[in-house]
Amino acid sequence: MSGIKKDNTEEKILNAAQTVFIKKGMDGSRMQEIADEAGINKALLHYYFRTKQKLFEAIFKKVFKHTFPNIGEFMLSDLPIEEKLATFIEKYISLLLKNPFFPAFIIKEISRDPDFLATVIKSQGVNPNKLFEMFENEMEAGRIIRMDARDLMINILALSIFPFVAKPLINIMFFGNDKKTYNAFLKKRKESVKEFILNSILIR
Amino acid sequence: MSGIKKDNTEEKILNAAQTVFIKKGMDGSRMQEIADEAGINKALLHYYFRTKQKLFEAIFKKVFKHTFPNIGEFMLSDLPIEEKLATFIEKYISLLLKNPFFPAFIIKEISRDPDFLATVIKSQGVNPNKLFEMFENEMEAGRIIRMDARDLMINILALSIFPFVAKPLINIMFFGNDKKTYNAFLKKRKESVKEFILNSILIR
DNA sequence: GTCTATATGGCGATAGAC
DNA sequence: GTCTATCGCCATATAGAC
Repeated sequence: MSGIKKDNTEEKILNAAQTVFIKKGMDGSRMQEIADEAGINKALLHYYFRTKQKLFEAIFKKVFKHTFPNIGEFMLSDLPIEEKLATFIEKYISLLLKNPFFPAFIIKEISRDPDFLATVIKSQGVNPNKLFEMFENEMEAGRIIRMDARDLMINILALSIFPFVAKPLINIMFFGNDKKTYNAFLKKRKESVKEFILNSILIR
Repeated sequence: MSGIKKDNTEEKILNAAQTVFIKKGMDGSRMQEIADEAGINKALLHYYFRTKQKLFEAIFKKVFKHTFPNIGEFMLSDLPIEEKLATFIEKYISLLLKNPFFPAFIIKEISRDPDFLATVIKSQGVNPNKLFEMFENEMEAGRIIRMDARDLMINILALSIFPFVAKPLINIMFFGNDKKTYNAFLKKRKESVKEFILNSILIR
């Protein structure tokens, strides 16, 4: 989120919409609630964004970019593979700890409107092929075990994201609904996920 | 319910409600749509289930039981740990392959009504403590590496469930939106997830 | 740009005939 | 049990004053 405080109405609306949409999703949110959260009235929402759908799409794109940031930069760098993975997992889980509700929000909405999802992904310019090539080179060089690169990438994402996606469920089942304990646990996971993955794939 | 001369209207409603609720969630579903799907009229829905909320709860409980079945039976058996894990992962991913939309449905709704979620979990009699004890015994015996048993359990669930939860996203990003390819990939994952986990934790 | 008031349609739920 | 008709409310969106 931007640290700069802009007092203009559009930004107040965007912040309010993000708060409400993330909590209740597109279908569960009400324009009145967003207006209240922003401290304005409903008509003004429509003045700025015309429809609920357009307002929602603005929020979705913004949140999507945060939840799936561009990881190409250092994942395609010259660092050794264990450092690349360690850095990515640490940075990524830290990012999710700052925005713990982003993943569930994205998951909630991706099945609602697949066409829109496809548009967003394309506008992001996501191209995982280079990532797969990088993994395959590491396998070829005998530094990690041979496996489907897509499996590996999905495993990394799953281990990082799932605990946030299933947060309320896991919190009740495994942590007696104590949020502080669960948050401490998630912080520790930065280490444990890294070890779990490297244990599995690294050839030493 | 009454076993033999089953009035099948109730069943038609439940099937229709499951279809619609799983696709659109509680907020996105309309009673009219469920009635159409069941080939009856709205009034009859209310005659059988009184409110949308009650109908939804019936579906949620049913789907929840399928998505998180009782795994205590053979996970607490006398089999060696690698067989327990292998069997669980294989059975669980097979189950999800038969019901690929169940996980996303559960995830979508768990944050909407946490109190109801807590009720459902309690009514399931879920008690993971014995599972954690089992894992800790295996660590004590030196058969698997030492780690937080909750991390291990979450990792197993994450690797199995996440590819189904994020299905539309992964399908577009990694598989060119070709559903057949992705389904074949998910079948293979039964093996690859098993290997990934055992590689990581097994002491040989 | 921002407000109040209102149009317009849709939804969950019920009444009441059969 | 099943239907048609309708109620009462609430949601998105717009009109129009300031």
